[in-house]
Amino acid sequence: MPELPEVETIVRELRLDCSGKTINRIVAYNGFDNCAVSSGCDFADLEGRKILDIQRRGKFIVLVLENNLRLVIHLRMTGRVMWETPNGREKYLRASISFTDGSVLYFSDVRKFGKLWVCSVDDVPQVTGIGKLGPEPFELSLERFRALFINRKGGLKNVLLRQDIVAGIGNIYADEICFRSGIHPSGRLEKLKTAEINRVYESLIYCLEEGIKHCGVSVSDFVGTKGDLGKHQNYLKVYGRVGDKCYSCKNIIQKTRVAGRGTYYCGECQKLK
DNA sequence: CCGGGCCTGCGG
DNA sequence: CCGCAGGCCCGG
Repeated sequence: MPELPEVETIVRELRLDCSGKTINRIVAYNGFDNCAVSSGCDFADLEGRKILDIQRRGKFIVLVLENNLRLVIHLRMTGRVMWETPNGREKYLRASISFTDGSVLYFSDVRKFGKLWVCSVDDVPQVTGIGKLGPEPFELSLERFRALFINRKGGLKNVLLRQDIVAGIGNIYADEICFRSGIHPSGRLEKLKTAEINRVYESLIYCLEEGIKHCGVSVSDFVGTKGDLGKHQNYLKVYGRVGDKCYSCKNIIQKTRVAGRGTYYCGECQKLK
């Protein structure tokens, strides 16, 4: 389940390997129809266009092309962007982008939640939903974060998962942020003190930065563009650790359901408020 | 704020 | 065979 650090890992790899390449052709496979092409645009419009830059917005990958065109990718749960399709996974191939130098970038997805969009730069916010995203965590000052979180009602994890408040956090990092903050995932925002909100901000930045530093979490499906695994699963404090001892207090990590998702926490370090 | 839908693989 | 995995969207 790619979240901000996993998507950032992909984007950094593509920026090194993909910038300057010229698209030859884009092909959809296996009845893949989860492509949204805005009116006046076509896959064929991308042919012959050079890739000028690769950007990330929340969990979206944005390929910046000539002629103000954009190819936007969201991996959702199991989407992958890779230079090779591993043997046995051909049936999950959804699209390919071939370049004039002969290289091919593949989009594969076991489930069919992942999505591609083709549109002009002006249509990106509306067509892809990027326009509904809240600020990027790394462009968010403490002051602005406090303005977003202070006087807001709701459970901490619920709010962290909302892409329209802060972009890029998913289930794994939400649990890790709650743990580092020392707050129960269901802890009410309206009961947090100033120091605790500050702690959430610090934890948010820290957990995402660490995830990027370790090239993402590979617990289920995530791999980089060359098939390499992330390493951050080895550094998680609570996610996936039900029944194991808390590294901080030695009590047993609990699992429950919050916001409809599996939620891991330490009942000792994260008291409910 | 919750739950169902979109999908498929996997483990109990 | 059923429930879980959890990205986002939508309706209630």
